[in-house]
Parts: sequence; C-alpha cells; structure tokens
Amino acid sequence: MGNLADRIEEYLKQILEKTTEGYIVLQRSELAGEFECVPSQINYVLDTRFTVERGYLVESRRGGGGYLRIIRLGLGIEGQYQQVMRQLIGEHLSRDRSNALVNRLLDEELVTIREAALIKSILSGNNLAGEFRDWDTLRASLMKDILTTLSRDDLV
Amino acid sequence: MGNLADRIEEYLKQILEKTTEGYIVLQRSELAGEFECVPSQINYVLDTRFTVERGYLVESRRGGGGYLRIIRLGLGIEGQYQQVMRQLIGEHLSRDRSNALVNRLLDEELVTIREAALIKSILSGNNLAGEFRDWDTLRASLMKDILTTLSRDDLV
DNA sequence: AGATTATTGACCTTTCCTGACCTTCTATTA
DNA sequence: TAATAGAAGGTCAGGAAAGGTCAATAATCT
Repeated sequence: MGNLADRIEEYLKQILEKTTEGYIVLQRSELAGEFECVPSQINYVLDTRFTVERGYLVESRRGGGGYLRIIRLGLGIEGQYQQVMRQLIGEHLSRDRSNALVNRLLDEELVTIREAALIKSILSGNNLAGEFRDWDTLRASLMKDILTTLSRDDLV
Repeated sequence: MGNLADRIEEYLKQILEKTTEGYIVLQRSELAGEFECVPSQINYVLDTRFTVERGYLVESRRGGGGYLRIIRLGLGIEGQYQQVMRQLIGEHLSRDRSNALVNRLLDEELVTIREAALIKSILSGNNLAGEFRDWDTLRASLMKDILTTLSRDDLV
C-alpha cells in the first residue's frame, strides 16, 4: 500500500477528483521527477491503474511539448454504461441486439436521436458484408468503445 | 499546448477568425520575427496545421514583394459540404486524415463535441488492427455513411 | 518456493525546432 | 536590354525534446 506505484496512483486520483474539467494534463518526465523515479514507471501506473475498466482514459502526445491527459469516466445514469459494457465483454453482438441496445440508450436519454442514428449507421455494417469475417465480434468491440466515449467526463 | 508551433497556429487562426475576407496575407520573415524564431518554423506550422483536410489552403509567392496567403475553406451552404467532404475522403482514409476531417466538422459546428468524439473513437480505434486487411477503405466507407446520416432531415 | 507485482534501464518513435543552402521574383544598372 | 544584386519564400537534414516499449531484475505475496 505504500509502494511507489500506489503513491503515484493516489496522487493522480486526488487531483483528478478535485478538477471540474473531468481531466488532467501532465508531463511524464516532470511527474517522474517529483517521485524520483524512472519515467517508464509512470507508464506502469497508467497501464495498470488508469484503465477503462477502472474508469479512466489516457491520451498522450510525443515530441516537444508532449503531454499525458488522463480523463475520468463517469457512471452515466446509475452506471448504465458500465452495466451494459460488462455484458459485452468477450461477446459477439448481432445487428439486432446492437440496435435494441441503442434504442434502450435512447429511451433512457443517454444518447440523442442523432447519436443513436450515427451509431446504428455504423454498426449496421452494410458496407462490409462479406469483407469482414467476424463482424459480430467487431460490433461488440466497437460498442464498448462507444460506451466508453459516451461516459467521458470531459464531454459534459 | 504551450510550444511554439501551437502558439503560432493559435495566433494565425485568431486573425483568420476576425477577418471577413476569408483569408489573410502575411510575410514569413516578419511573422518569424514576432515569434523570435527561424523562418522555416513558419513553414513547419503551415505544413502541419494548415492542410486541406483541416480546411485551409496556403498560397505564396517568392522574391521581392513576396507573401503568404492563408485561405480558410468554407464547407459551403445547403448540403454542399457533403460533396466537398466526400471528395476529400476518396476511397481510402487514414486515421490521421479522418481525425482531421472530424475536427473540421466540429469547427464548422456540423457536429457536437460528443458526436465528434464518438466518430473518432470508432474510426481511430485500434480495435481491428491486423484483423481487417484494408482498414483505410473501410474507414472511408464508414465516414461516408456517417456524413449521410448527419444530413438526414429527420434528425433535426 | 513459485507466482505475481513492481522497478529499472536501454532503446525506439513521434514531434518540434534550427540552420545551411536553394529557387523565384523584382529592381537596378552598365 | 542583359546581367546582376537583393529580397522574398522553399527544402531538407540533423538534433533536441517529449512520450512508448520491452525485457531483465527485484520485491512481495501465497
């Protein structure tokens, strides 16, 4: 509980809590400097503690002026996103089921009409009939990405 | 967001916003002077930030009385953006280009932030790396579907 | 002891910035 | 009028400044 990774995790979560933006931006090397560790230790913490499953999204940019951005994922209304997401893990999602799912999100006002139409048009996948062999698996995977995006705290 | 290239980009976009002509004219060396950098840095900014995908055109002239002209490309009115966009998409669409195009839609307020994030998460997902042979073609096809959906009259 | 988790360091990729050198255009001048 | 000097902008390669990856080792847990 007192190891380095845990302390860095704690520190980051603390400032993430405080922010109203829903995200924080930082420099990897700088943070590593504060904790007097090697920079890749920061990646270890991000990879193991700030995953989608745990409610975070990490974006980054290299080169001069590079940065790390950690985004908080909210629960949506009563944790709907996560609930649906758990059901999707490792699953195949048929076109019918995905449509039903999107309709439910629409009912619960978690997405707008336009968003729903967008998602459907993509997941219906008329484009790739034949081209892609396991479209149902792809659909499940895309659905997870969609739900993750919808729950981003920095988009409200 | 604090590096030189970003600041120059910001500055140029700001004066482009203000102008009513839809373009600005400037001297490379003069601008370089203002930002206290080498002139070729200006080219770097123009090459990486003011591309066609991002909605800009750059013209220039050398020699005495030379200049740079940055033109903001509007997407036109009344559904004309559809045509322009489709042209830009073509048959293959890389991840970087698709992100640029979505940002453009956002700039033009044709999509919301959430919609933009949604589209990006789907089109730039690492999901299918490897699985699908021609992801760039699929991306182009999906992007066109998305445009069609966005212009549906029944979704206003 | 064996398995899992943490830590480090060497090496890689991306993005940015600079400077040396190149090309084009205008103006002047022999 | 032809040559040329000067005033733009263009190109490209190299170095610097980020962050990313991976495998080897150390520490901790069961």
